[in-house]
Amino acid sequence: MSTHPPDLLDGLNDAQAEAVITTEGPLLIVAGPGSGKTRVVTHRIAYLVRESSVSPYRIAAVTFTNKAAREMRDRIQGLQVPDADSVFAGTFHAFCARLLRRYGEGVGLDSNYTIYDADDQLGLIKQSMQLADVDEKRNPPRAIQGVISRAKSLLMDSVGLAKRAQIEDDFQAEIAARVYHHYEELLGRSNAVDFDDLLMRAVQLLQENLDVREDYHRRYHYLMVDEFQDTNIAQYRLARLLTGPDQNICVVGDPDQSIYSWRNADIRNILSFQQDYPDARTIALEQNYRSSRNILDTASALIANNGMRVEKELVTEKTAGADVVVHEAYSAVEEAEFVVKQIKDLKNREKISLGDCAVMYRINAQSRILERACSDHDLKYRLVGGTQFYRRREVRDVLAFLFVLRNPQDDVNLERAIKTSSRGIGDKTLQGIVRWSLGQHITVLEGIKRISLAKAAGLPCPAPLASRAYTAVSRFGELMIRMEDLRDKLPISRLIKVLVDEAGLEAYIRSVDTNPEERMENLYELIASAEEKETGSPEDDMRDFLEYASLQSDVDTYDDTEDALTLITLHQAKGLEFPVVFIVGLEEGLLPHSRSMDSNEELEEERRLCYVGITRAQERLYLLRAFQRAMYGRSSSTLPSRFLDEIPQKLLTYASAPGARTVQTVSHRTSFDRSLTTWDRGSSVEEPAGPEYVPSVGDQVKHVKFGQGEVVQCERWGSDYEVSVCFDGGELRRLLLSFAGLEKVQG
DNA sequence: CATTGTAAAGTTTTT
DNA sequence: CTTTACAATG
Repeated sequence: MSTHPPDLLDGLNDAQAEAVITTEGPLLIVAGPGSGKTRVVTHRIAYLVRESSVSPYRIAAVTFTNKAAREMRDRIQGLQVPDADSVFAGTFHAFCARLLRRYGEGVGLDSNYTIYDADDQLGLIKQSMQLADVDEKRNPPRAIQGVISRAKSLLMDSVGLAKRAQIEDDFQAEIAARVYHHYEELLGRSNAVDFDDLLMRAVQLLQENLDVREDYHRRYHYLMVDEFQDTNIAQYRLARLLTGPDQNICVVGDPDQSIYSWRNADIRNILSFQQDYPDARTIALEQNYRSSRNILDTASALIANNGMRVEKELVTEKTAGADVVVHEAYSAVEEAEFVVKQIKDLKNREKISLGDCAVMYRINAQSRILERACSDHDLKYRLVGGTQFYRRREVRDVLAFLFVLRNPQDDVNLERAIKTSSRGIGDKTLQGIVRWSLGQHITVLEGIKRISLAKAAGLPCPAPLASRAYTAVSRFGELMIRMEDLRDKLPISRLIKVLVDEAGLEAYIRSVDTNPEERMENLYELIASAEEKETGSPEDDMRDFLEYASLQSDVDTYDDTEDALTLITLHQAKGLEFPVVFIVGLEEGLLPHSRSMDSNEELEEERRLCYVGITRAQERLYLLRAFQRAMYGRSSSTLPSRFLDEIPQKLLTYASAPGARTVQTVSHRTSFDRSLTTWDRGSSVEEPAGPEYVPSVGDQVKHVKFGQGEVVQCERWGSDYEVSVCFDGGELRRLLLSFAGLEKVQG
């Protein structure tokens, strides 16, 4: 420990310093991107501990994502806060999970409860729909799931939703309420909660139970909420309930970076805060320390197009910096190639390393092509997110057993465990057991165990089962009995090993799967990540590990030590910064996403998302789009994103792809210019300015670059045509007529 | 019951 | 293109 700790106010401007030292009473910090928001929060925590002698144990900093929480923990530690580990820094969900683990009985939850993820949730909702006699064809389960989730985020139970549906005459909500009712029951029977429940039931508990609430008030004296613009009603209520008599609550947010309304986040919480805490100080941080002026101007110009917005000016003392580069590639593949080439160039010409660069995209599916380009050109990359580790099939299968071992009521995971590998227990047998167990007033697992005990004693099957099923079920029961016996004896990693072995998972994976090596690798990684968290008590370790696996979508194995390019979704990029940022796929339908284009609210959120991406860049920003993009394997032409139009042209430079085929650069240039100036995006009806020449199969055509060839296929594409041409050189190409500049050759 | 095949459907973003 | 759903078969 240093004897000369860094002055915690060093390097802060007046507004930041004020935010740090205003430690008493409610505080609202509205902070633009790059204004040192996290810095303020972490310094504030450090200030509280080091200067105001607040015990770190009394401070809770809640964030929205695990990544933000980890970042916060790391930075507090870096500020030489004594006993920094005692500060709670975690997500709302993690906070609630702990609260319920401890006090859950108050709302009818056994402390071994299971947390169901979105897939489990959907499965239960489908079951509930059957019980409620709701037709899945007419009512998509996902839609019902959405309605229920929204209700929960507004702290409404099924009765509340039913009432509201009636008042508002909302037919869909009425149906959802019926499903919701059964869903609640199924969750309760399984001693399980979903993500929304974590929040809702924690609120319920704190609201109804004064003792618990006061307990928390005694425990936490200072509460900080990061990314406040992304909180939903339940989270906001929770924050209010946790605020003790001193009202030491500090929230930090930026309305322009609100990108989670689809998860029911509600920006209005910022307004509510000012109403609920009339004494709150409000501090605005508008100075940007991150981006060059060109980048900042680009961001400001874009976000200015949002109607629902409190205007805020971003200031910087930085110089204009490099131009923002716009490039239209021909296809997604060439878009990726362009990125890779640029990065290689930057690496050679400037002093920029791979780790300084990030590629951001709207949807995870876009990462594949980028990954491909990276590995083709030997660029090291780090994929953030992607298919989340703890949700991989083989991993979930193993976890299913563990969940059941911990919570014997967890029928969802029990069913999953049974179905992993063929054990001769099908739907019919399972249904028989479930019904019989229900009749006996025992859990399904207990039923299975009794069946296997009966078998071992040579008795006839107590449940109505065929003899083959009897054997199969009892074998599974024996397995579970053996595993239960080991549950508290073996360290969790050993337990998983034994489980993989005894449950025949390896054999199953090797016999069935197309890529068994990768699957097994994942299982080894699971074991390793369990081992990492072992402390000595198998019981506690299991609890912690399962909680971790439920709430953490990915393993924290990215090491920043390795110099690698970051591939990341725009959502996940929030809170990060990079010297060089590429945003790919700036196309209508992708960014903004087609599913967010029918309402203005959603569209503005897309714009904010783009804004978040742009403001991640420190020195260089590249905005890319592909003229042709494949969706579901089918390739089609795209329109440039309206967001590109919204940026003043004087801030942008159009790049031609280094090394790209000339013809494509030329063709994209024309298409781009045209689309920017004359295409009317207000209506989807394209102008009949289509090609004058209507091609047909067998035609001889000529192309500027590829020469002469024969049309072998021709399809209408809106007002355009997609033609496949077999050129005389033997090359087969698919081209869009209006951009390929094909000419018919008489012959 | 499980395996195999074919058909259809679907992909926003995260806890 | 990839994953899931469902039907038919052994």
